[in-house]
Amino acid sequence: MQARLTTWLPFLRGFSLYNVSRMASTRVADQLGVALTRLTNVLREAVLPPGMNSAQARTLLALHDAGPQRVTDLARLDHLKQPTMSAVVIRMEGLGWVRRLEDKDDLRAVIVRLTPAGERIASQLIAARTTVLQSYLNTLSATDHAAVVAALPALRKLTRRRER
Amino acid sequence: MQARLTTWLPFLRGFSLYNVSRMASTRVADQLGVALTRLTNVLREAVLPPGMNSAQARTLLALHDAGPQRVTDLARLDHLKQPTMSAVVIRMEGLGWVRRLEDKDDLRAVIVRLTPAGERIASQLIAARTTVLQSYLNTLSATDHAAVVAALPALRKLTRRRER
DNA sequence: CGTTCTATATAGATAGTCTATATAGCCCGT
DNA sequence: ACGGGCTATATAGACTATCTATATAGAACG
Repeated sequence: MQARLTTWLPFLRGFSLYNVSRMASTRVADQLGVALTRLTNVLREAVLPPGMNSAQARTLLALHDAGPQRVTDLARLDHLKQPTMSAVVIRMEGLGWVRRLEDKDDLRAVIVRLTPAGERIASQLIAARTTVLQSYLNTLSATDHAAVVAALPALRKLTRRRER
Repeated sequence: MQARLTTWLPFLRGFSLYNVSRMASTRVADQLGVALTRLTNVLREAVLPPGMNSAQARTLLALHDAGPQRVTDLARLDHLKQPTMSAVVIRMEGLGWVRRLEDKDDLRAVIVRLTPAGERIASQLIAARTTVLQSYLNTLSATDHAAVVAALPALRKLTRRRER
């Protein structure tokens, strides 16, 4: 209940805010986790076309964002094992979403690249996600909307790749 | 590129901000979508114990949050079909995470309730999610951290249940 | 060259998911 | 109160996803 103080604090007060908010960061992380989980649940089924599963969607988006890649790299990105990603990719090739190309520099490897159809579907996924979120954002008051806008840079930094 | 202006705007300036940010809300929704997707990817495998899949995790959390429920209601919450949720619940009963109890008022129905072991695992899931998010939040500057804190109420409102 | 490492594919097992259907209990009108 | 229709769950069968273990082929390096 003391932790709940965090959300009452005025915005941007320098080091005292820094210290207090860090002390209460368990509560912040917890609330952020709840919100993320709920938003994800909303998006998952609202955005996926029938017949597409989330592993396929993540792979499409990874190829769309980061360009052609090896099977092993896709597997690592998606936290799947290599044989699983092999199967996913072979299946997606059968659906016409990707092509599997040989790597001239390393004949063991397979480069997976989106086909034009795959690009189109990836774009539609992103557009659907944006549309759903937009409709949710539009229900917010101007103040709440502005708070989300103000947090976007921080949320983006939160998801920066980091080394381990 | 004009839309990119949104993130440069000072925080809380009344109606002019309201109008501008609404005009650019596609960009806001898009960026929010990217951030959500990336955070979700980070959380998915960092939080799930090996051997637990995300359907099980969502069901555990639903029971933890909303208490004992019927199979059909769980299926609807999770966007799964009833036979699928039946199988998930039966399997979770075998793992000792839930019990299936008869509903005295409706003998067709089955009430699914977490066991103490199930409660413990749900709590661990939430704690893991919080720990991971906290470690990410701790990498932010005080300003960015405060922006996330300030956006929490809005993010919570975004995920309120709504009628359709 | 030969050994070892790496990238992918295949095999086999288990579990998740769907549609269609069966079974049992509820609800309601006459 | 009884018969028809609705609802909650389970079962069956098919397909897919996922894993581990292993095979195959190429790379890397002494």
